[in-house]
Amino acid sequence: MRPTVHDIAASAGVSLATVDRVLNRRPGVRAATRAKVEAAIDRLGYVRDVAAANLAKGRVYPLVFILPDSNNSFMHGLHAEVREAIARAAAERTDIRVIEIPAFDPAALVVALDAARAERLAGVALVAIDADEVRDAVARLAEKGVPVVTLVSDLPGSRRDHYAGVDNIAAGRTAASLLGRFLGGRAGPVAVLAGSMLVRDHRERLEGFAAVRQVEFPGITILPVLEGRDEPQRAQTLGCATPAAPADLPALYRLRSGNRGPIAPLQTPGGAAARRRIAHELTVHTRAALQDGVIDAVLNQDAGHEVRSAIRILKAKADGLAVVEAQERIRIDIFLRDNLP
Amino acid sequence: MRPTVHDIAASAGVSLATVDRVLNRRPGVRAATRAKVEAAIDRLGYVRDVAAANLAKGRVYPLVFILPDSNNSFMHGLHAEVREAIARAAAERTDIRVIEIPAFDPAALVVALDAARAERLAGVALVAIDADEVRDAVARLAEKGVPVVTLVSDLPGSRRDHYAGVDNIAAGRTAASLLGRFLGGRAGPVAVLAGSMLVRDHRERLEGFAAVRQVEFPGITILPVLEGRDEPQRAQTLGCATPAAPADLPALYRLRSGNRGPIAPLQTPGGAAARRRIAHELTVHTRAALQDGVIDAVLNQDAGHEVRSAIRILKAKADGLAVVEAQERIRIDIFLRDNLP
DNA sequence: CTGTTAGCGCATTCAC
DNA sequence: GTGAATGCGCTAACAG
Repeated sequence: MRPTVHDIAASAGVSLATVDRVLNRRPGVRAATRAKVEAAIDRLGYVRDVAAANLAKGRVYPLVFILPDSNNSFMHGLHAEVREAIARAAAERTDIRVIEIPAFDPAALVVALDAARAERLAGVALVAIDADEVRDAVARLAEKGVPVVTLVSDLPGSRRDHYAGVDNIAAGRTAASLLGRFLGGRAGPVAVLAGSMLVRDHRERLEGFAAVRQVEFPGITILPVLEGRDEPQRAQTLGCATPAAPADLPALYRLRSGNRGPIAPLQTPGGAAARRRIAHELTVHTRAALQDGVIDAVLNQDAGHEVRSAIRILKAKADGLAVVEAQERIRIDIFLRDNLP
Repeated sequence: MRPTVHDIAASAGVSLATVDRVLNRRPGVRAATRAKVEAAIDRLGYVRDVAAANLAKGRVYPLVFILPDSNNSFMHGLHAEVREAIARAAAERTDIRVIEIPAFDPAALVVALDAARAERLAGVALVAIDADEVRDAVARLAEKGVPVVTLVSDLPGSRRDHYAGVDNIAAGRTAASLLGRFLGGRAGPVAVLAGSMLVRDHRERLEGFAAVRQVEFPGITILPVLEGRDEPQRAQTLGCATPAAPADLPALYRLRSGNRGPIAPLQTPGGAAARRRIAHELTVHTRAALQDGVIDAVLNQDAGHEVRSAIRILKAKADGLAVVEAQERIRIDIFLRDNLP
């Protein structure tokens, strides 16, 4: 049987309350007494039963997720996963609230972060925007002892406790590596379609992509990046690569998640055989395109994993507990037509 | 505040004990009383606090993992992951025991399963061997109400509750798809190196591989499968593809996990540029080969995920609880040099 | 500074 | 058939 607080109280010759005080680093214990208790603790190899502690405390974890209101499939999926987590709230003793803010708006994010600071939260998760004012707001939260996790898009150099998302530079490198090999040494231009270069994750993908291209596939050239933003017409047009791209365009790299309907095949005179396309994020549209052979590969981040991971990390940080590192690594999923989930 | 047993007792006008009886479907309650209680339960939307229940019960989950003593990197990794889980046992209220049995030995597996049946376990996980006697042994366990999960290699048609592993047919298809595209339309033979065709997972991988080759890459031909078994010399030789394979061998598909040292480059006269190699399982050796460009891609199953998933599922089944399906899907990880973890 | 006591939500004797 | 009482491991008043 595992030792309990009673055992260590008896072994140290003190009362339960005193044991509890040193266990929870509360003041009001003489150094000598504290030492006695601590000795007993590791003499017996005591480990606290977190479930019992939470029961006694009536512990709940009030969490806030700050998400952009971006109207794209990936963000929709992310929202859905948070809702799933909210549905599990009772079993997990969490109390999750979502705060939606306008996309690409650092000021709004700062406001939301500062508002969160006014409450007594067990943790905050946010899709970061890469700006110093956001870093400062995160620092203010951290100062108050609130665990902070960035989600999907990171904020390096800030005081966030953890990043629940993929390595976007590696993702870009992977895309280049795949595309280059699929092209099998053929030279030519590749069109790059982005959401906005304001978001860090897209910038990093492009950076990784460009790096590998330069070293391993010098025959391939990158056309000026086309930013789709949230203008459906334009994005669609670019996606089809009809007028904007040269007729011999052999390849397309799509940094952003689709948000505007199905993806049309490359309708270039040269025939479709030589065209290669890689996109990010598995959505109904990219899935369909993959199945139809319109897209060759999709790089994906598992939004469900990201949300569950963020919650686990925030809870663990709130309790000062360790996490299973390997479990929290967000993979760069590569999907071909053949390994679709 | 969530309703508790007290609330539903009060609301139904009965005592705690009676509520507990209907909650745990125990006998000794009149039908009318039971109905009253059940009415109160879903009137108040009661959900049982599993943590509190486990505390009261002093619940622990005695689990058994039956693993082959195969001497290869992947199985070593699997063992290591189970040990990690054992280290977490206290926090997770599990009590995990590993039973090692000779590899490829259905009789030994049956003995282990029947031995497990003699104990009162909360669940059993096994790396299945595809044999009817094993199916029968699993059925006997299931008959006793013990949850059973297959790990890494499945046992279709058996009474196992769940399979914690990848879809190996899809994995084989993915390998063919990748290899075919990497070859970029070039024709030629591909060597296939297997562990043993006795194991279901390797058979399925080959099946998937062959199917995609036939439909999408008819120019590629599959050489007779070379079974490495556990003979180091032979495997090494085949891996190098020196005498056994034709000099113009363009590609290699390695079904099994490496177990015998580094992987040598393809030393064929034609030059290495055109050679393509895909292997299964990320180990120190495949990782090194990937980094050196000796291997192009590695398909991997995350042993840590498989073990953690098996434990979650067994616990959930033991308590009759629901699982987060998406969390338990074991991915076919694709690693290139660029997205190594 | 330290100890006593009463729960948290649930399961389980043992009476009635 | 049903209910009252006790305890799981821990925390939190409240006394001393």
